[in-house]
Amino acid sequence: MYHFVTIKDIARELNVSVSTVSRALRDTFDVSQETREKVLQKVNELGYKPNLNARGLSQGKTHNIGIILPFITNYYFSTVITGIQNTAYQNGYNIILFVTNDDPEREIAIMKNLSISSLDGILVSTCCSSYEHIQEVTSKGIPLVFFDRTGPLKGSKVMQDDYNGAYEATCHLISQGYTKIAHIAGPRNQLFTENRLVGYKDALATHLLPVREDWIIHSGFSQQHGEEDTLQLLRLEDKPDAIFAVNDRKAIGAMMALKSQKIAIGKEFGVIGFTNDPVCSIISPALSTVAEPACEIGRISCELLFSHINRKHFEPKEVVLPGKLIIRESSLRDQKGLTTTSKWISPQNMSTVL
Amino acid sequence: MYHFVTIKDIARELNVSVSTVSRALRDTFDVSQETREKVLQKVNELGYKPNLNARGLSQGKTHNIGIILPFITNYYFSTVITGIQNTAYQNGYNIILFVTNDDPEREIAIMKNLSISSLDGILVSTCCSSYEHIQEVTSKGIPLVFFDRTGPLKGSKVMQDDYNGAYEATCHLISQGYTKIAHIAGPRNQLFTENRLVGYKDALATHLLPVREDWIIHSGFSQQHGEEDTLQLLRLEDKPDAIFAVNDRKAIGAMMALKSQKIAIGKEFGVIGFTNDPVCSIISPALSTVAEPACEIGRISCELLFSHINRKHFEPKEVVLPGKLIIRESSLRDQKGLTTTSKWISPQNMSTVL
DNA sequence: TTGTAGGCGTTATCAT
DNA sequence: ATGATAACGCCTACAA
Repeated sequence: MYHFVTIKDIARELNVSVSTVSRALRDTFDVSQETREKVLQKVNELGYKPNLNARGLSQGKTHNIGIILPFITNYYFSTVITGIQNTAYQNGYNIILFVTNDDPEREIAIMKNLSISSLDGILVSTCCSSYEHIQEVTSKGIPLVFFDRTGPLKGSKVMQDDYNGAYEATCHLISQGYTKIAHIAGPRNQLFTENRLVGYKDALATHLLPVREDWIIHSGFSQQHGEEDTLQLLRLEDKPDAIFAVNDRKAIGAMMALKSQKIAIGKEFGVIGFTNDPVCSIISPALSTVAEPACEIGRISCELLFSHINRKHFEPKEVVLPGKLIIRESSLRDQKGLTTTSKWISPQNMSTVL
Repeated sequence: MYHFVTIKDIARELNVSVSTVSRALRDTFDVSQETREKVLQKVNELGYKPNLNARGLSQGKTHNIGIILPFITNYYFSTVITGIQNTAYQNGYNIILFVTNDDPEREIAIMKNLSISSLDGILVSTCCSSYEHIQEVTSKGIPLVFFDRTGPLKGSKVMQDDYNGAYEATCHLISQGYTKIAHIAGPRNQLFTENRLVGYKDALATHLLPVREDWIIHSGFSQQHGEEDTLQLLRLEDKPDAIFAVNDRKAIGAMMALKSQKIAIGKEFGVIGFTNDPVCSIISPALSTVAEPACEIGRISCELLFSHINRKHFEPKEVVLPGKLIIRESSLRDQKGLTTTSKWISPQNMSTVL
């Protein structure tokens, strides 16, 4: 279609061989200062840009990594990608983005069609509950790191401490005097959802509170789902007096439902979420939550992937990053004179909060 | 490092030539049914995946497009990417993502180092106010489409109707009886910021309201900036009674500032933003705004890029998509009995609203 | 220090 | 219908 300048062009113009140009370009030590300068000058003059595909072909390294994830339109994932992107950029890697729209079939289709030979490694947050399509890829030996939504497959994984985050969130609600705590969870078959559920249950058990199955609702991750789940809870004869939501979006849905029923959030009814989406401090009352280290998760996943890529043998590693309980108005009883912009942090988590 | 199955392997195992395998794989009509089936079976058996780099090299088409944009961590851009991604996926293209962090130097560095020969086309939302680095790329003939943040360079562009959106937003405030309308704008030198500013000014002029320079503040795009700008406005002797913000984040910052000063939003003081971030209907009072067709912008930019890629000669095209005024509580005077979840839409824009 | 030749995985152009 | 062979742009022995 159109012609890009190649090392051949440069070689021809300079009356040298392509290998000389290639060497000059890569700063190998066996080129004369003189030729190197001539080459570099021509490169500028003609606007030469290396063809990474060709380079990848000949070296067996593409300097591309793939990211496969459910969504990018939420705070958590877009922040993770930002973390990945920064690390990749610093290491001279490009990112190829695959969005599954949280559709298992699409994830499988994407991985089936994946040209793994044009990727040096893959980062995956899966929306599937079966893993053959992933195993098929890893079995070829290509480095792969799971983040956030992991699975039972062995391999490197980077995630937040879902269990302890959920445990602490629930304990916090209990400490505020709420005794009838419900959980609006994500879909079943997702490991991190399961971990948060277990953390919630264990916290109740620790405090000798009963675990009631009708106070646990599984549905999707959206605000809409949170709203519906909450309305369902409020229709029960024996209503809960607090909700721990699997994420902030569902927690916000819960708050919307509570507001529509004129229930005083924070006083009559406690709400806490998970993620620390910036919207938490925009909504009124401000939403308590467990902050996830999204950017860190991106960075560490990417670094781990590079370790895999660069070492011959690299043992799979699992990294679990702690969350931070962030207490705001939605779960604080006996609050006095709070304004919307106020932000409370529990003493033990005073350090770095977004 | 590790060996991926190639057509050579398949050819060897089947005792046919590589060209036969290549043909069978591409469903050309000059292969026997029999060989095709044998090949397809081997492909499954060995788990062959084509190497897109190699294919790209030989065809001169990589099936990769690059996206260069300032951020992905906001509603607008992440939604645009989703639109792009869907279109690209349907057309068998992969997306390579470059995030500039709104840093002109980084954008320039990225474009300087871009391996354009391994890209079939580029989508750009620039954060720069000079354009040599872009011109250098387009001068090579590679298809490029600007979206959202465009520039004076000729070429294809896809953007929302910033001027009319701003004009309508301002007119709406005026229609609600606000007469002292300020504008908290983005940084200077950004075309879309400028368009919104002019729309605002023209609306004032149309209604014979004075344009006061001390009621126009230029700063960044963040909530923080919106908060600071607003506090600055509130310190003026002659305070405004309404704000049109260049985007929703700044509008939300404005609301935070107003709340901290105990000013009744919607009654005493009107606020309207631009984007229609979902947070608009989460914040209380709900924020009026101009909805941008983010997903559409992504889809259309991508389609336009493909037209460029596929046709020999394709004339640059500029597409301007209309926004929709969405009226909520933050700009509605004399509201009665509104609840937080309510959503008002002006009659003339009743059609499709998020 | 420089040049030559072969190869990376694939497609395309000829032959056969 | 199938097989050689060259080519895509680059790198890397090996040779000079």
